[in-house]
Amino acid sequence: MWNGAGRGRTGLRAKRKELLREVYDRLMADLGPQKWWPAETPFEVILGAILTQNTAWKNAAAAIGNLRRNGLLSLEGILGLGAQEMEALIRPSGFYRQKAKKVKAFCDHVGTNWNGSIEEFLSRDMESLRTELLTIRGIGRETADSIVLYAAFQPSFVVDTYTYRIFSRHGWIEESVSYDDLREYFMEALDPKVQLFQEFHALLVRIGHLYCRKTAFCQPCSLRVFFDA
DNA sequence: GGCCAGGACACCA
DNA sequence: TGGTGTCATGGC
Repeated sequence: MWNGAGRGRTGLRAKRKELLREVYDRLMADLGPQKWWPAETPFEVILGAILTQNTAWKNAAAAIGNLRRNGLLSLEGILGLGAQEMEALIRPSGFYRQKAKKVKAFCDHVGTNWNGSIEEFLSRDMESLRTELLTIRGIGRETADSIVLYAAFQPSFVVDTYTYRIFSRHGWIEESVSYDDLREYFMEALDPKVQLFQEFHALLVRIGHLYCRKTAFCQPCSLRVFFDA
């Protein structure tokens, strides 16, 4: 699956652990703590996770700002909105018609199955929460893991485009690796600590923003640049 | 004007 | 199971 698969499993895990520790330490030394996620409540984290899908955070933040200014940053507020009103408010986030349906689907789910309680919905074991999130239309693996990690504070590693891009460009994983395999790659090697998972993911996104664009000087990405320095 | 951004899903072979 | 098209605004 990933490179180095010929080694013994124990040795491979130790090697991976060593690599991830080195990457994390260097990123942290270079960039410092990122202190994600920029949201005030778990519900806001969830909205952000949906609205930022394939979208720059700034645009998602603009949509959340619209909801906040109208006093609609709550399950009840969202459920009381018509489809067109919702679309107009979240328009800056892009894909606004689809995202309006996704946000509504999530709120409907919690309203129907959890009596509208976000707190109760989030308060249980990690796998149960993750599995249920994945049954909701519009919530895929990355969004589910973001919600588990940043809203429920459970250690589910979030794999995103930058994680994949950086690790495949360094030859640490195969390009064909799946989301779940890459998630397992991290979760087998790292201590299951929420803060560690949050910071690692945030640092990878940060370094991605800074140096790992698809164009220009991104190959090799800056991670390799400062590794070689 | 073109490329890209903190994806998910339907559809097809 | 894997590849491809679609959704769409805003910044650079």
